[in-house]
Amino acid sequence: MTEPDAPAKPEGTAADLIAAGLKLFGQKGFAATSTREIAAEAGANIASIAYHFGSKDGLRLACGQEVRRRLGTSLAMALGVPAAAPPPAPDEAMMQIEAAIRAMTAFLLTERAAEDVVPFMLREVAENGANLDMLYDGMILPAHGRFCALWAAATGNAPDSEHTRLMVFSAIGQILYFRIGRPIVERRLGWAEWGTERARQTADVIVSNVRAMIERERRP
Amino acid sequence: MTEPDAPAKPEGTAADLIAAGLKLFGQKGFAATSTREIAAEAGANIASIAYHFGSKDGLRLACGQEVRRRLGTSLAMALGVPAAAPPPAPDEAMMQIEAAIRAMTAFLLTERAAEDVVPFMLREVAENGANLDMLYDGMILPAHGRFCALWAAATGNAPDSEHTRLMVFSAIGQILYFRIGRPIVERRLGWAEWGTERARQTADVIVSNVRAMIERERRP
DNA sequence: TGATTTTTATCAATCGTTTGATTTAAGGTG
DNA sequence: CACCTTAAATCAAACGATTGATAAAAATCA
Repeated sequence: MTEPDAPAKPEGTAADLIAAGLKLFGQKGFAATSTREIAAEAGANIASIAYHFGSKDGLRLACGQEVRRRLGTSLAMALGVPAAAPPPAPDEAMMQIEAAIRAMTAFLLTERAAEDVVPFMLREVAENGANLDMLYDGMILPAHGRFCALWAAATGNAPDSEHTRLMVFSAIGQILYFRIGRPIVERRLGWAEWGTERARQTADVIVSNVRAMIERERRP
Repeated sequence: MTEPDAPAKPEGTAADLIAAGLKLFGQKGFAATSTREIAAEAGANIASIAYHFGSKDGLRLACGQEVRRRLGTSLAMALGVPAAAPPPAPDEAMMQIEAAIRAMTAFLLTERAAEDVVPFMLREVAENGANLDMLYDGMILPAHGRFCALWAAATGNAPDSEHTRLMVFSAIGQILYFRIGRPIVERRLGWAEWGTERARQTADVIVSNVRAMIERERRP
């Protein structure tokens, strides 16, 4: 059973076009990428874009669905799929948060599946268009809600308070910035590439910070 | 006396074109913005772009210089201009860090001067081109170095260590994410706009987090 | 066969840039 | 003062190239 907003996974030429669009839209931006480039990258004909997706914009939306497909499953893996029914004990929640941070950091900085998806996603956030609406409702909101529940279990705070939501954004922001600002971080640290070791080193810092944040929240 | 890489501040039509480029490049992206749009926004003729800047790309570089001009001064104000010669005492350093965080958060989230500059800057980071090279050397690196010095003074750690640099990125990342991911944060919190009160509330959270991070660093 | 997919060829629209003429202001010369 | 020269700046118009999209033909598959 699939969700209503999640069409079947494309195959063949359609899948090739989505992969090409994801890569090129992310690298150069939507407007800067021509349909001819996309077709060449996918090894397909220019007109196949219109045939399979209606238009260049249709391909963009299909790429958004693909992002939801790839990132959504990774996020669900990192955060524990459907929000485990009984709220865990504080220490157990802290362990789950730590594991989630490590998984997300490793995924964003080293995983090959994130390579094309993340830049595409960043551009969609900046553009704030239809794709972001879909990705927020279908991916970001559930993940953030799940993280807030873990945070509340770890700190004893209310899971729906403004404060908790801001704290979770602060925690996640640390992870995301290392990916968003990667060109800057690489310059400052002299890191030409990341590899698992440096990703772990980065995650260590973030986990330590989040521990300090949570421990401070515990004693009012 | 001006720096070698800092040409005189443009005036008249050139300044209008830069302002229009900053606004439209940031809003829609470089490739998606036509020279005709820019000229219309600036109230100038299309050919004036080639006349004043050589090409559309030349205008892009000039916009980068303008970003350095505007953000550079704000950053210098927030971080204390040339790195005060004697390293401050730990508590004094913590105060300066807190003040810098509050100033940067307020600037990024509420200041009118940041409205056009920040989106432009984000796109340049994603593009990782010539403008980012210039902005890193002329703005980001000095600011990050100054922040590392304050961090070292507050924690007792070495200012040039990898660990300190990572920690400073984590601290700054919290601030920047609230601006980068603003469309997402606004959805999650139901905030349609920011205003000084909500910017202060956000800064409170970040300051509290950074305090916890620094205090944990102090006792090994 | 009929349905689906791919290809070829072409369309009008828009792109960044260039052109040559025009305007504006300042300085020089008698 | 009037007149001319020079340079900077702006303008409308047009350039060739490229854009996304389309329609019809060809090919593929069930």
